[in-house]
Amino acid sequence: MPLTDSATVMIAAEPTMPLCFLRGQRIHEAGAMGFPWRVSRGVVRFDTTEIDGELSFAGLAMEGDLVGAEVLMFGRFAHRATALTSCQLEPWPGRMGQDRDSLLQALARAEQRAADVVALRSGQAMARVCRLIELLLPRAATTPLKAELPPLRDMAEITALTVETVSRMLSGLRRQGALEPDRERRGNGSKSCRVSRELLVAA
Amino acid sequence: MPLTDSATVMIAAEPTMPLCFLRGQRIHEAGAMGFPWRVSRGVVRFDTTEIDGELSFAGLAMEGDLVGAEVLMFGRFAHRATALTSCQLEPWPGRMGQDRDSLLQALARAEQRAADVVALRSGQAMARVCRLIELLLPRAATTPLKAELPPLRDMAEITALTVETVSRMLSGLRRQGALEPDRERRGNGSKSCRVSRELLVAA
DNA sequence: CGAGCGATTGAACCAGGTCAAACGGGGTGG
DNA sequence: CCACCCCGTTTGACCTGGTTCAATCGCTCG
Repeated sequence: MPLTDSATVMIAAEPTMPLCFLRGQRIHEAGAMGFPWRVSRGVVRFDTTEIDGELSFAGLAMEGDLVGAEVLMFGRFAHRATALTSCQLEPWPGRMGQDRDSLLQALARAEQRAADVVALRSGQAMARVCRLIELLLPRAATTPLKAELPPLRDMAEITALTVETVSRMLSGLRRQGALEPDRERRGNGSKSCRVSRELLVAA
Repeated sequence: MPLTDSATVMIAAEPTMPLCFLRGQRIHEAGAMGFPWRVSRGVVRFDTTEIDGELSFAGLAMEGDLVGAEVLMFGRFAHRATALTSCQLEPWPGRMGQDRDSLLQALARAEQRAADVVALRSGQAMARVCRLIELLLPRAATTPLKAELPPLRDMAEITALTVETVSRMLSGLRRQGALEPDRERRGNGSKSCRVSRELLVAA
């Protein structure tokens, strides 16, 4: 699973190997051509182009979700896709064709994810941030439990809060011990920090 | 296209005729069994059951979108569905089977709708309410342009505002002439009111 | 008629937004 | 190596848009 930069994705031939992206890397632009993927690890952020040409947050894809299935229909990606956390994508459909059940499952997953995202924009700021962190927790349970947090800017746009508010909520969580207080690497490096799920849901 | 009450939907045999629902009528409960539909007119609201058992707004389905495709996969509806405006549903798939393209198209529509809903929860209160009203405008252009507004409670839950705020925004729009000032029937009657799209986007 | 419910409006409050300043680490150029 | 800048983050102080609470209205239905 080689690391790539976004340019590598603009390949003409159908990919056969999984691709890895680092936190913040572009996966594809809206309107670009390419092939569909399935998220095998991490979280992908979608942005849509508004009528005024601005890009705005449109959704998330998590482990098992499809990315860009619409290219099979329309030949172009509908949204910009970015790696919210470092993530791994595998070509879809792999060796199996797109059978009815895979597509139905993808549809059900998409609706579930949409409901998750809507929930991230309901309720008080602290609750939203906590729910987002929970979503970002790795699917495979690990000890100690660690989460790779996206830049505050992303967390703010996803929760419809401001970076300042998100920062204050994270400070609060650290004060309560729900989050590891240590600052982490900046840049593209992994920014995992230990999380206490109990204290998170309590907050 | 006969009017029905929600009980009628709990039929065991696959439906062959379109069904109509009035504003506010239940279409199906989360976890119920039934068959998938396609919205041919109006707007449907989905609610999901949270971990604590509470129901909360999860999404919308508009003209052309599928409702409850997941029953083909899991045998049960994932969400509660309610008629946000009076609407017409037709059995899906109709005489055509669920071919690859229909499913892909449904997937693309679902993602588009999810992005719409997310956008309804961004920005200032007035902008959210205006965007929601635009979404509720009938797809087929009519003169004069009329929209059937859901109860304020629904509009509030969809936009993540309070009923009081929504009411104030609607009052503002009426004052500006973007909305017909006349009060409309309550209850299940149609509650259409004239809308000026220009004044709406200006507000 | 009275109960009940959705809608409306006013007044007070506050959670979160806004603005501003400062920090800290990484990268770059001298 | 250091100086400098850039950018993401943090924190404080203030302000406001939206929430909250409460009262009222209008319509429907029993």
